[in-house]
Amino acid sequence: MAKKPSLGRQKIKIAKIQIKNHLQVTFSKRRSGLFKKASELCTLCGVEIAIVVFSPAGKVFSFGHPKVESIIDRFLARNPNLSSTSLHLIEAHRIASIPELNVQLTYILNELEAEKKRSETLDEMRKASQSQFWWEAPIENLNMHELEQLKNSMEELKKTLTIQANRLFAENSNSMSFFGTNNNIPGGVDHYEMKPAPIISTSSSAASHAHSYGYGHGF
Amino acid sequence: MAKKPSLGRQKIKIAKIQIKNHLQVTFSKRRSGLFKKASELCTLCGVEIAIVVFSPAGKVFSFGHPKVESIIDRFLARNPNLSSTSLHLIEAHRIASIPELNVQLTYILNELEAEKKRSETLDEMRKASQSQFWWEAPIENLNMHELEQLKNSMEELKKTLTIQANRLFAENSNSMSFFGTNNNIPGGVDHYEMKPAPIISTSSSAASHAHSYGYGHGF
DNA sequence: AACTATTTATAAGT
DNA sequence: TACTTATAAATAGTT
Repeated sequence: MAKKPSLGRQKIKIAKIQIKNHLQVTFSKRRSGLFKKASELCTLCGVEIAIVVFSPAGKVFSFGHPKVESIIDRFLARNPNLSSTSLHLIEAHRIASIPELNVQLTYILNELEAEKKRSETLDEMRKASQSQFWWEAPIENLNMHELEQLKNSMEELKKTLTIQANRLFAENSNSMSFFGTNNNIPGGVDHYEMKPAPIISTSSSAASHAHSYGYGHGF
Repeated sequence: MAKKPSLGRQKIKIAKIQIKNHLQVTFSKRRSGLFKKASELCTLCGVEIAIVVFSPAGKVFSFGHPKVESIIDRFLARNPNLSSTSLHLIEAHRIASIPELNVQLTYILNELEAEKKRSETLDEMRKASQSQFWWEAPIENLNMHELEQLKNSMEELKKTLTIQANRLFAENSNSMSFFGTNNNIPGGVDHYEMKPAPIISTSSSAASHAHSYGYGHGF
C-alpha cells in the first residue's frame, strides 16, 4: 500500500478564500498562529500587545498581554477618539444629576457618532469600489447644509454656555457647586473670553499617531 | 577566500532577549511579521483585526483593518471593563463644571468640523466620478430625518441648558450681575433638586467574553 | 485533529 | 537598516 505523500504546503494567493469550510479552517489555524507569534513577541521583547479579531459572524477573539483592556485604555488615552469622548461626557452628566441634559446630550452624541460612522462607511465604499461601482454613494448637498446648521447650533450653544458659566463664575467664585459633586473650578475666569469657536483642528480622529500598519522608527 | 556560510536561522528560547541591540532587531522583524500575518488573515478570511503594541519605551505601534478605533469601539461595546469605567468616573469628576463642559463641547465641535470636511472631500470625489444615482434616496431621507431631529435636539438642549443655568444663577446670586446682558431668561426660579451623585457602577468588568489568549471555537 | 511536503519567517552574520 | 544564508516554524492540502 503505497502511501500517498501529500503535496505538502502549497502556495496560495492572498485573497479571500471562497470555499467556506476551507476558510473556516484557515481562519482557525492562522488565528492561533497569529496569537502565538504575538505571545512570543511579548516574551522575547518584553512588550505589551493586544489583538482583537472579529470574525465575519461577529464573534470576537482576543489576545492580550498583560490584558487587552489595559492596553486598549492606554491606547485610547493617547488616541482619544470621538466615541470614548462621548462616553466621558455621557458619564459625566449621569453623575452630574441632570437627567434632562443627559438624555438630550446622549441623543446628540449618538447622532454625531452615526454621522461619523456614515462617512466612514462611505469612505470605505469609495476605497473598495475604486470609483467603479454603482454603490459609490453620493453625499447629498442637503446633508451638507444640515451639518452646517448643526454646527451653527452647537456654536450658539457653546456661546450661551460660556456666557452663563462665566456669569455664575464671576458671582460665586468662592463656593459654587453646580453639580454637587465638584466644587473646585479649574480654570480662571478667563474663560469668558470668546473666540469665535477655537477649532483646534486636531487631526480628526485616527491620524494622531502615525502608524496604522505603519512602521514607526526607533524604539 | 572561503565564504563563511552563516549558520542560518538558529533555534532560540522564547525568553526575554538580553542583548539590547539584538532585542531591537528582533522586535522590528517580528513586529512586521506579525502585522503581515494579521493583514493576510484579514484578506484571506475577511475578518477585522486590530493590534496595538507598546514597546518598552512606550512607543505605540498599531495595525488595524479597517481601523483600530472602530474595532476597539466594537470591542469595548461588548466588553465594558472596569478600568475604563474608572477612567470615566475620574474624568467625569474632572469635568463636572461648566467651564469644563464648555471645553468638551468645543472638542465635539471640532470633531464635527473635521467630520464635515471629510464629508466634503468625499462629496467632491463623488462629483468627480460623476456617479449619481436615484436609488440612494432612502439613505438620504433617513439621514435628513435624523439630522432634522438632531437639530431640534440641539435647540432643545440649548434651551434647557439656559434654563438650568439661570436657575442656578437665580439661586446663587444675591448680588448684582456683572453682565447685564442676560436677556433671555425664560423664567422659573424654581429650585432644582440635587441628588448626591448617582454613580452608576456600570460594567461587569472584563470577563464577559471568554478568550484572552483563548481559542474560542466556532466561527 | 494528525500528517508532511513546502512555503514562509527569521536568527545570525555582513 | 538592508541583504544573505541556512534553518526553524508555520501551514495548505490531504487523510
